[in-house]
Amino acid sequence: MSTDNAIQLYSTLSQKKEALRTIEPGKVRMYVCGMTVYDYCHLGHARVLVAFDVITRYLRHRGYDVTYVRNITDIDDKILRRADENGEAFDALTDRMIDAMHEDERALGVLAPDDEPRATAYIGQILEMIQTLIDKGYAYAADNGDVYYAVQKFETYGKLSKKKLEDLIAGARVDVSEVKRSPADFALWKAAKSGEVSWSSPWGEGRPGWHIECSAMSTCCLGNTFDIHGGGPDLMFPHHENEIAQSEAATGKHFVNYWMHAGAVRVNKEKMSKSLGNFFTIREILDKYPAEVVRYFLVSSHYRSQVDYSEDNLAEASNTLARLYQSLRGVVPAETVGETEFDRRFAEVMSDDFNTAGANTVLHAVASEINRLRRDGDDAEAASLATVLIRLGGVLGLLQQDPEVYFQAGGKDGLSPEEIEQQIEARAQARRDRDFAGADRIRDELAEKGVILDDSREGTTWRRA
RNA sequence: GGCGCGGUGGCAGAGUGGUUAUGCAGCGGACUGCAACUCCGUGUACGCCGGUUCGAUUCCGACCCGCGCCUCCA
Repeated sequence: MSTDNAIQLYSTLSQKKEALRTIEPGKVRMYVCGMTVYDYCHLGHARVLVAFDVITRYLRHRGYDVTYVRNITDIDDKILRRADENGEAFDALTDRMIDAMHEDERALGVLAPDDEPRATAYIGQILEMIQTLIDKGYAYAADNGDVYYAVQKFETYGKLSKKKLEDLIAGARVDVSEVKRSPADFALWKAAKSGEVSWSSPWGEGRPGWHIECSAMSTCCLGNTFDIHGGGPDLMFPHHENEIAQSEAATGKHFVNYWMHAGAVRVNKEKMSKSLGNFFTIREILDKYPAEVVRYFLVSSHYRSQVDYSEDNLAEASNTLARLYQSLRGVVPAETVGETEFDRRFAEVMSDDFNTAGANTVLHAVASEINRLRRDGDDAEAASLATVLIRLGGVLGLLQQDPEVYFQAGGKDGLSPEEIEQQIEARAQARRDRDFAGADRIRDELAEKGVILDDSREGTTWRRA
């Protein structure tokens, strides 16, 4: 691995780490496939959201001017079906889900993308791209009003997912449709059934296929060629493969320099999927764990690795994050602190394909050092390192809360901070009176309600378990 | 069947051709009235079999096992 400052990132296309060379010096143009807004976001979405949020934060930390575009798919079969089931207009459903998505993002500390294009706002550009593809001979209109992409016309089809076209065509699972010329062809435009939401086009009333919107929006927002394109692991094929075919055929230009894919989320060692019924929405999880714990859980392993969601793993994340916040408790961070050895170590591991697990180790090293300094009474140096810890944590989207606020959040115990303070004072009096049985009784009672007391020379602080 | 990824100590999870992270849990000690927090100490783990090498968990090959995609899915 290079020891210079270049950021190395793994590209799915080349299947290896490559040094990041941006098209424009100092600028990164990145597009990430976002949500289809027919339901609440689940943990898998959170994984992608957090992964690319950290990537964006680190690139900016390193001085890059990042333009981060993440689309919203707000028209599609699933949306229409769900809206129909709910008896609501499709856009009422999507508006609701977009609001919910934004709430979830904010809770998880995910920064808003710079642009969040919606498919329905790009119908004109989508139609233009489809027309171009037809004009260039890459697409054809079927008799029923659908328009398809003729996959065999695109010579390098399969280069991203390493699939051979013959295998795909031979595969029995590919939808065989009479209107398609080849089983592997995919829809660019879908003719509307009667009563469905539709837009007019040269091929009749209809709506865009799933893949074309991302080609249209990404090239419109970022140009024919841009730096990074990301998404969830299951988007590699067919979605991203199709995007490449569409975009490169339409523009005649190389589409994307680096393809990045996050790892999958499993639940109790099983694939999380709708059919297994074991998927968790972000809001369900946030009901059980603080958002920062969920984020910490996600960030403590590498973005490309598979993670397993379980009670035990989240509980461990909670304990581990608490250790970091403990080191910050009662420390007033220094105003300004220059680059330290910890910053350098952090940059070194993060530059290696955004190794957040390695970065996490650096965070713990800083916390340990802070604890030692505090033990030795070197408060000034501890204050400096607290600033470093908060700074580095910030690059991962962590440790930005006041420690006391972090520890005292929750409050399902029915106790107000004032009541707890009163109890603490009562216990302090009992201790002064050498009434340790009485003092312990108060502490035990609070503990039963999930309030834990920590004594120190400066006094007693409390936190919620 | 095709393509891809991975098997690291009780668990989570990085990494490296030789000095064997980090965290959680456990154990011992310090601190404490007792705890909690914190600190110190403590665990020679790298699926299996060959090969290359002075030396492999790390490179190469075979094997076993797990996972993902190939179908809407982040």
